[in-house]
Amino acid sequence: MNSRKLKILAAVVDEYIRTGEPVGSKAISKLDNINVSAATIRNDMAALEQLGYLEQPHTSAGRIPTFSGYRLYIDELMNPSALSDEEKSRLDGMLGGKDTPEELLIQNAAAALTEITQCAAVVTNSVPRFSVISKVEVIPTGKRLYVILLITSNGSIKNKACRLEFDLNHEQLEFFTHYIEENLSGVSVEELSEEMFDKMVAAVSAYMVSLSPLVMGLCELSEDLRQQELTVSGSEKLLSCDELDKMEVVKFIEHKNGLSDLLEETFSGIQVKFGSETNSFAIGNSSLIVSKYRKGNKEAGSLGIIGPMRVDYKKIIPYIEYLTQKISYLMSGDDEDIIITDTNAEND
Amino acid sequence: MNSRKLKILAAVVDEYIRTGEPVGSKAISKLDNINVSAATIRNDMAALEQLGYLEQPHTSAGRIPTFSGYRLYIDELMNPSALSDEEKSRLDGMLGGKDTPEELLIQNAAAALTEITQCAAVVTNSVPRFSVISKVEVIPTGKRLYVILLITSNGSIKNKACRLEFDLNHEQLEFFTHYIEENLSGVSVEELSEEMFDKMVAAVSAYMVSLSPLVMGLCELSEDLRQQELTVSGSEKLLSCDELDKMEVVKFIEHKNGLSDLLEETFSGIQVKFGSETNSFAIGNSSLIVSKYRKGNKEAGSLGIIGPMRVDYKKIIPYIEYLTQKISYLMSGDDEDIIITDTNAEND
DNA sequence: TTTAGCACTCAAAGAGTTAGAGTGCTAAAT
DNA sequence: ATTTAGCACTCTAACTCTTTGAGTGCTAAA
Repeated sequence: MNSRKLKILAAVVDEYIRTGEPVGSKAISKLDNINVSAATIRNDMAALEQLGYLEQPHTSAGRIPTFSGYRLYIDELMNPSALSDEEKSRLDGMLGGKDTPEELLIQNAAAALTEITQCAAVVTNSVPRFSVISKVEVIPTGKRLYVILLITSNGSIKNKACRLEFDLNHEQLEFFTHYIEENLSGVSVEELSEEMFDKMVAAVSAYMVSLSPLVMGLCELSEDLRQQELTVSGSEKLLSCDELDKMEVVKFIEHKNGLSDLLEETFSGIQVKFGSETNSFAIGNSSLIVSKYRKGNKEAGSLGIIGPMRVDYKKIIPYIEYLTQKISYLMSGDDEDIIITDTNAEND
Repeated sequence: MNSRKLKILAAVVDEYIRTGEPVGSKAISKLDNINVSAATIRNDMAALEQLGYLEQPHTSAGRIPTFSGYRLYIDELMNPSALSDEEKSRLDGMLGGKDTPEELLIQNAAAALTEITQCAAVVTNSVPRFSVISKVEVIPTGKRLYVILLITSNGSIKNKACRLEFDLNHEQLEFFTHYIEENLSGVSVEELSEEMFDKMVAAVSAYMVSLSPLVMGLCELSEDLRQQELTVSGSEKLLSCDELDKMEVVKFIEHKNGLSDLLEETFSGIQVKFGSETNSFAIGNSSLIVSKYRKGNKEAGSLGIIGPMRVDYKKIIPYIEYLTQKISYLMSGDDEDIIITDTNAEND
């Protein structure tokens, strides 16, 4: 495995990414940085195929990269094109500044990625692990009907309506509000557990049995809180990718199962996962490129794209890297309190 | 246009729905309930073609129904197969009972329809036209940070966080809460307008300029409220329908524009619309079958399917009818006030 | 009015051909 | 010991030609 072979592998991957067609020896030999004949390249390509980096769709066709080929290319071979100052300032413009609310920052990043890469953008909105409950409210809204509201330090707002057996009088409501305020305020989202709520149900029932639905409601809300929020935007772009199976894409759009976990288990730095290699998001021939951003010194979420395996890694990876860095920088502002911007809940 | 011709038309449509192939005179003549020769049928078919109910893909092929052919079949000719008791209880099982939350009921209905018909299911979640604002709250949650909460009589809960320039003191908060309570409580969702909020901004600003973000927030929430909630599930099924143009299906999945309006303008009872005939959802050769369900005596939403024009109307229509009836029944409980069940809002 | 018979039409499927891109191998050149 | 030119070979994609058979419309008899 000499350096010329690696160079040829890189060239094949580059060409394949550029054209989408299997790449032949002749095409490679014509490239500027390759100075050997087609025959030599043919020999090397045969060797690369032997090693499992390339494959042929059929005998008389050119070569395309295998998974390992892509992997090697991404890890070692490609040389990412550094962002020009214009590109950087374009991204800066799309992203927003220090005063842009965090959620919007993430949304903007997603929009920028969709726009620039023409792929679907994936963002996770803050890993909730580090946030604490900052407010709990119980609001009477109708006959035996109460809306409970849970707000966390990182800005999540969850609400839920609960119907009780009886209406609460002022004193009872007061009692309950105090009790949960006492028990939940300042508790970190990670600490919340079903056992904890079970204890609360017990304690509250001692005072008044019919309060338990409210606690159960809180318990459900807390489960929602613990779920990472994942947004995929621009997923329609994937439908116009002919190398992706439309069926699989639509299924993915409808239920983005598993992706969240997949992102959770990601390390820091740029990560590339191939759809066909994971069972969590199984769009064949697709590729997920993500990186984590930080808030202060804590991982706060990830952001990246899903596209065909044949995406322009060279170009896209620097974009994602720049965005995560910038976001990390923007989020690590002076303010330590919540920056909330926009939230909705619908229910019938 | 004698009754034999109608019988033949019905038979052609039935056969075409069953097989998906153009139907020839011979195939019809073999059917049990047809006792004339192929030649006779040929003559009648030619006549039906003349009348615009049938057409030939090409000279030497059988006949397929035209739009008018389908229309006549659906309106007059087909005889829907009544649901067996097993089918009914199967549906009941999939749907849920009196204690199933409304939102889940609708979701279940959609899931059942996708499962049974192998088509995409369309459901709208409560036509908001009839609901009124039942509660408005402003909750301080952090430094200059307030969460506003809007609850309607049909159970929608919307919330949003707003950051103000200054913190409000108790008196100011009191004033604002009273003011909006006064102005919004009991107002029907339909009446809410931007002008109305503009006036409120003006009035409130007279008291304290920096309150206006809160009013703007309310305005945004009210816009969300006015949007009908439309869900299309199982749309991947449409991609495996070869009579539908994949491209058009994909476009439809991307933006389900117009469908909402189309459903809005539907009358009561089963409605069948052909994709190619409407410009709002323009999947050629597709068919939309919907019916409205009611809550108490008000229309509360619609539910149905989108499939190829060649769907088994005979079988599917009774299913949709049964589901809407059952849902209407389940939703028209004793309670007249809100039944809210589950609601979340997430935000950072 | 209905039916049998028959000539006619046309799409779909299969067979055969061609063109071209790309390969692997061999033998000569460096 | 590599590298290269040359060449025979392979395989797909596109095209044409032929065949097949389902289905028709028309005519004349029942």
